[in-house]
Amino acid sequence: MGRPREFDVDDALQTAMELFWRKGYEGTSLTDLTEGMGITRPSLYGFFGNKEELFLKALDRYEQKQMVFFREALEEPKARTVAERVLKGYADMQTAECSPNGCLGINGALACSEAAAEIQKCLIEGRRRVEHALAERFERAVQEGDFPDGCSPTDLARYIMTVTQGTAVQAASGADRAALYKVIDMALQCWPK
Amino acid sequence: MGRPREFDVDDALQTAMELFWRKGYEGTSLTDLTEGMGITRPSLYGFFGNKEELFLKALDRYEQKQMVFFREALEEPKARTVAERVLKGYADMQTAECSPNGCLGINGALACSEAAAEIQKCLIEGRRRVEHALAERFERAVQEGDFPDGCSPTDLARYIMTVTQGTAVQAASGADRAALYKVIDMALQCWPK
DNA sequence: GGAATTTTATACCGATAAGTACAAAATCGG
DNA sequence: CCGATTTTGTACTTATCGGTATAAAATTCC
Repeated sequence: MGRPREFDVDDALQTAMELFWRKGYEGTSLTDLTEGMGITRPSLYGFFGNKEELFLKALDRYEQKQMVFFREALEEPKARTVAERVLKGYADMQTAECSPNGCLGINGALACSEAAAEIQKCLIEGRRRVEHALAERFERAVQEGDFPDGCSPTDLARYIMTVTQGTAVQAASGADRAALYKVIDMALQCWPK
Repeated sequence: MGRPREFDVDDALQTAMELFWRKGYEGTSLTDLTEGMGITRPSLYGFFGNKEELFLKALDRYEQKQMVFFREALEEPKARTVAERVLKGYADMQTAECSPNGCLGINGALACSEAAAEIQKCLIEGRRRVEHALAERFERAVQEGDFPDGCSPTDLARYIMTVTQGTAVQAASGADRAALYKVIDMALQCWPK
């Protein structure tokens, strides 16, 4: 019933996600969004709420669609392979040709005005959650005797996440996948034998 | 001659630097700047040019004052100590209590609108210059027989910079110095013996 | 005590930001 | 064909953005 929608909600959200990913939350204007998504302002507000809600929906999509590799990586049987797949999976995503460089979870709002403080908080919380999930996976590895002696799972998880965040900055600066892979190979050499 | 200035140019620039550092280029408004610096808008334009020029002056100050540790680190006799001092020096700066968390060179404009593209370019170039300086120092180490065999100086420099950029994201997210030091200790374990 | 000079304060500019009111357009069930 | 419903297009609102015109205030030289 009613006039039929003239755009695809999923496509529009995908475009919004890519815009926020490339330009950050504050760097993306409603005009950028409506022009990119091919919809009018009232449609945007009607279907996605305000700018902040749209960003959170875009972030949710990012976690659902782009972060699949992370959940898959956690299922690897060996902790060392988990780490490698997490690092390379992030590098792949950060340098994929079909999407913006870097990481939405960092590009979105690393430093910002008070107006975006809530978004910034959500992104920090998101990164914390990812790090925590990796730490829990490593704790499981400890139980399974699949973890280097004298090494803290939480510390190693933070180290891995720090490297991925570093590669996110590198990717946002134009580094290509091969360069990130070399970094990752070096990062993994510190894995205690 | 003329009416005497009622503010200290150096103090004002310091404040501007800290504001940009904490809120990024686009997240810092002229009102933030004038209120923080304690000067009026015409004074800001008269002494520092427009917002973009002010940012570049603040960035210059950052490189002169905050990055002293980097130039000192390069003078260490052993490459491995250079790397350690670079990593720890960055971590110290990113978590100093008297200044914003993270790094101006990254917080300033990692992702932004087209309006800030020039600033973004300058920051990317700055990071590239730092990485290049470190790579050159490592190349010198190769000449001096002070570098692990089969290890590329440029690759290792990029690895070290990637870790510092990762710690910058961690610091901007609230990580404390002790946490970053643990990360750095792990990062340095990959240094080939 | 002026004249010249520099900094200050006030008040403004056009452009753009996010967000909305409202009616025309396009569908549905009857 | 007609009312009910939903989406669209246009035009608007208020607030803030970066930037500036202008004149008063405070100094030095003469």
